[in-house]
Amino acid sequence: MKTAESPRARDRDATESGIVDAAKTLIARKGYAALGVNAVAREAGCDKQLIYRYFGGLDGLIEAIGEEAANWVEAALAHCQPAPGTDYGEAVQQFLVALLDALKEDDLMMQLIGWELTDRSPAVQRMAEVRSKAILERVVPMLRAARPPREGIDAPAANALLIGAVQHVAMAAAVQGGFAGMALSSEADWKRLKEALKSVVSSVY
Amino acid sequence: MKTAESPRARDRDATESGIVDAAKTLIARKGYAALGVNAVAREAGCDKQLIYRYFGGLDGLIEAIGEEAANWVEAALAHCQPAPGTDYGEAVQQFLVALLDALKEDDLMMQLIGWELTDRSPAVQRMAEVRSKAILERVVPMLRAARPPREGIDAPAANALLIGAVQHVAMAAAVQGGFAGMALSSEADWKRLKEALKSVVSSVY
DNA sequence: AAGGATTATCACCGATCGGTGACAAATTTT
DNA sequence: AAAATTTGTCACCGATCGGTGATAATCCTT
Repeated sequence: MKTAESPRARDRDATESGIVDAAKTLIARKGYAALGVNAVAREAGCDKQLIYRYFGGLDGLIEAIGEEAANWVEAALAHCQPAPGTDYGEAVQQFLVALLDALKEDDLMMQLIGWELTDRSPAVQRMAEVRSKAILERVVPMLRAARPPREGIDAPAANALLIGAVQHVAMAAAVQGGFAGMALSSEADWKRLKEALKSVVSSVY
Repeated sequence: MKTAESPRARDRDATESGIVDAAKTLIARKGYAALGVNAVAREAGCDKQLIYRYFGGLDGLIEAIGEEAANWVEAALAHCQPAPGTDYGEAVQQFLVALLDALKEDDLMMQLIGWELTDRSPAVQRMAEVRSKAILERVVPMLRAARPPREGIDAPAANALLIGAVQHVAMAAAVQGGFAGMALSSEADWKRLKEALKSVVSSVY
């Protein structure tokens, strides 16, 4: 016979990460608009009071998610370590392709990026800063170690454009199956896009 | 003495456009998450019942907004008509700069783009399609009239990337004041970005 | 074993949400 | 002028929202 509904494993760490996971699941599946104390508690299978107790409310929970998003960057770019002295354009290529590959499989990260782009609330913008800094701290040294780019090109500005291009296209593909008239569903489509991306990068640098 | 609170001007057209304007204002100011029948009616100063009566609910209202967004494209790109036979890269440059200029001043359009990138609901995705088609129908003929690009470059794919770059950077700048470590607030910043954009385009084509 | 702190749950609050039916006033049609 | 239609308002519904105090159960310290 069934033991009468045990209230819950009495494990704060597990509960906390359960709450964070629930929030991430909700965002990935339904977008940030679906994020609320009630919905998170329901998804996590615990009482919403715990969200206030352990995170101080939604803002604290968002902060926790932001930290995990910063860690994600490390994992996503782990296999992207061009040898020092690599051609600049080639280093940028590798980075952008790694970013694209990691992003396009990760609904959560794409939703977070979209969130950061449309919500001016302080908690979200702090998250954006943390994530952005994590990327830069990973990429800048890598590019500094590469051979410097040709003169006459504003590398920081061009890189901002290229990162934006990758993020935007990945997001549009996930939600609309394509972007600007270009289908992005089959593997062949993605291969084609990556070729174009590499081609763009190599002609820029 | 004051005439007792006249209920409202009895003008359906004016009321309808008042509702649409209220919705646009809300989205531009607070993002799509703030869009609801109650909030729109409050902002429009009318009863929410009229939203159901005239638009059939929020979805119909979203559709109406989408149509206006499609018209926006025309206005935004009106002054962008490169002469037939123009260099392909130059035509793309002009288009992208026009798009960037129009976007970065328009909170509503940026919010709509962000919305389309994060919300999979049918109403929003229909809006995305309408807007996307409006852009393509404006741009494709223009580029066809230009001198064809160099061989060996996948123009549709590259253009998708470039459009994504412009949209993404414009949105990030509006909400975060910069992107990928590059500040985007002063006019000088924008000029620098545009130069980089032109430089990228001209080296691609 | 006793006492205090921690963890989890429950019950409840006022506010707001999306949605609907009934009604008043004005306009158009007959 | 009477009837019918259109336009706008109001009152109300159940559901859900964010947020809080009180209480029960478990664990840790002593």
